[in-house]
Amino acid sequence: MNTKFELILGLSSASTKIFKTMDRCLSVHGISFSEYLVMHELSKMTNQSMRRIDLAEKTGMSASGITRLLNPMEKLNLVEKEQNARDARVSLVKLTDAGNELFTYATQSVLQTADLFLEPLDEQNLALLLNALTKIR
Amino acid sequence: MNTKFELILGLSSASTKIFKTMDRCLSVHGISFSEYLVMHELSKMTNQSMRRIDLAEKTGMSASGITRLLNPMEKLNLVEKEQNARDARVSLVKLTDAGNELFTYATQSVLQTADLFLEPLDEQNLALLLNALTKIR
DNA sequence: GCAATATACTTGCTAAATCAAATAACTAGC
DNA sequence: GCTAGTTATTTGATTTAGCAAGTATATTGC
Repeated sequence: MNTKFELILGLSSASTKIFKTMDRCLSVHGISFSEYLVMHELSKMTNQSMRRIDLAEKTGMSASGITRLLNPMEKLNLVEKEQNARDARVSLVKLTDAGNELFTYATQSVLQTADLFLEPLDEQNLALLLNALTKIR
Repeated sequence: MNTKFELILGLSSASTKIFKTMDRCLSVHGISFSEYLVMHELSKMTNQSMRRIDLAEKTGMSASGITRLLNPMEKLNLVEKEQNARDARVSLVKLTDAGNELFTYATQSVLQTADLFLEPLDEQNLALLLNALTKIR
């Protein structure tokens, strides 16, 4: 059959599995994979803070989705709000120390699970796959 | 950084985009990508019918998710229920003629969109990617 | 400097999917 | 052939997401 067609179906099925597996592996830390992805974006920033709208853009979620996802995380003290001096509309999100610590442990679990999940692929295949993925926008 | 880690994040981000793009492309046919995937599974069967639980297993959805997804499709006469003579618990799902027709048109849209989405990849990359994906269970 | 427009975020409503429990029907062991 | 356990499906309650509308603040054009 058509390679591209199968590829699309394959990608969607693979990522369904990834989300499930990661959610399960992260549940011991009390967070979901979506929450992990948000923390990951924050952790990449030098000051570990970011505008909500950029977070939405980076993760592919909607602005309201980000608001609702962050609310409980804020109550758990994983992230905190910061004002932007230049623009009062903006409320920056920042990883707290607790958030950072949890993120570190969570990342270990994610790495372990990623290892297991991608075990069937050798180094060469991994590199090819990653290279191919980065080409897709 | 860790290749496997980046690969997992890349796959999840790619498939988020795939789902959104496909949902948009299929909306002109009045179905979602999930519904398309269900029809695709049905279309692969020689008699185009299948138990709901196998449909759940194949698509990675829950049994209740399948029930709820199929209800409106049944009302639209895209699928129909069939009894299983051997086992009264089972209610088989079957593509109707209308369902089949819609699936054919929908597939054209999916193919077109898949083409566009995977345009940056050459034949060789496509084959490698597909090969790598089939190795992941 | 102020009206019109654009941007960042939140909130109400809705849709889609899940889990757990309920129901109904089958299968095995005795 | 009956009891206990398993399997297929549906339903109730909940979660997670989105869109559209609302609010507050910034920016632009004049």
